[in-house]
Amino acid sequence: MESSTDKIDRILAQWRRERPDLDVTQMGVIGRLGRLRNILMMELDRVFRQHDLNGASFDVLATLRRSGPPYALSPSQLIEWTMVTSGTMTNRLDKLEEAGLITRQRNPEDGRGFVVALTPLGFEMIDAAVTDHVANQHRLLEGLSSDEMGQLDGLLRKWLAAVSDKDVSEQ
Amino acid sequence: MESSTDKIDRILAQWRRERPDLDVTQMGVIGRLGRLRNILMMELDRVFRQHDLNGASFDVLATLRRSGPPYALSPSQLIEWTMVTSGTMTNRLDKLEEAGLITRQRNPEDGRGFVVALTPLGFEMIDAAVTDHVANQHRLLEGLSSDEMGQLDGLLRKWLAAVSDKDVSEQ
DNA sequence: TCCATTTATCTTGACGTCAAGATATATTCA
DNA sequence: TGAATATATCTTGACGTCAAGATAAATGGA
Repeated sequence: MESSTDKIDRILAQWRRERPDLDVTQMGVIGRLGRLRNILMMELDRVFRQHDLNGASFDVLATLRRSGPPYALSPSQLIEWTMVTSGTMTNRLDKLEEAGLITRQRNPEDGRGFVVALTPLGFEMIDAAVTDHVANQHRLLEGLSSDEMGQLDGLLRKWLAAVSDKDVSEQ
Repeated sequence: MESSTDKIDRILAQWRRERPDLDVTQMGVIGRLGRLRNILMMELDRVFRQHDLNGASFDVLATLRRSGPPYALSPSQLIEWTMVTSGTMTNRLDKLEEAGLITRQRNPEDGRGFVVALTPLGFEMIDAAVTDHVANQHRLLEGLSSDEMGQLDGLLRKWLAAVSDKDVSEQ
């Protein structure tokens, strides 16, 4: 069970030498989480690209798909689920509409709003992509045992709940 | 020890209803890690902004600071530590040079290269910022006990090592 | 009923990043 | 020594994001 030293350890060692007054234990945890996130992102992107998608378009299509029939939500609902700004969502929807993966129609019940819906092509693409995406996620977690994964999930859940209290944006 | 349901749980519940053929356990872990990273990033940014910095400039200045006297590295070394592209580093250095936080001089020993060094102002700024930054990181991990933090660090370290093997960019 | 306020969405401009390619210098080896 | 290759850095153009503000429609009292 020796843990070999990684780049984060080398960064912490430098800080301990230069700033021995600082306790950088927490920096190690946050640094590893950040680095892991970047690597995971790159690996997930590979599968997205295989389906002519990126993280942004996958995010929107997946939100529509898992909302269930009729696979339609308002831009506001999509903004809420994906946690991006309205400007970002407008941009994402423009691209997806142009690619024929969604339609955007005025909401007959609210003249200010729209209804965004998956096209048959959009449905087909996201359903295929999500299957590969989940398999990819399984692959990326092969290094941990089932127990370890459960432990990790519990710790992340607890941490997330704790920092969400500090953060206003989380509901 | 009840764990209340969060937004990630609601996403997983939707997938289980719409795609019961998929095991989304891993999606939960990766999703929580991503969300956590985004919240942490925002919280760290608040301290950076208090020092007229952002994540990018903090990253470069901190790398120079912790490298020790004479607080000078080549752009290539900075690229290696910060793991960004050369174009990104050029852009970061331009901003920092303009702000008077670093100097960029030709390397007398290699006509292709430069030496990037902290100015006295840059040193002062990063030293103050890093003190507050570390305190901020302590605050963000208050929700976990010392034992839990250690457990989490071990799991992240193991996971990071496992996915780094799949990834070429990590040394 | 009408005005003030709220809500839904889009627009604009700036930012940080990357990939690809340009340029200049250094190194290697025939 | 000279040509081919490698290395260090910068440039360019595109992308996704955000904050701030614009526009239009809905809502809630007076």
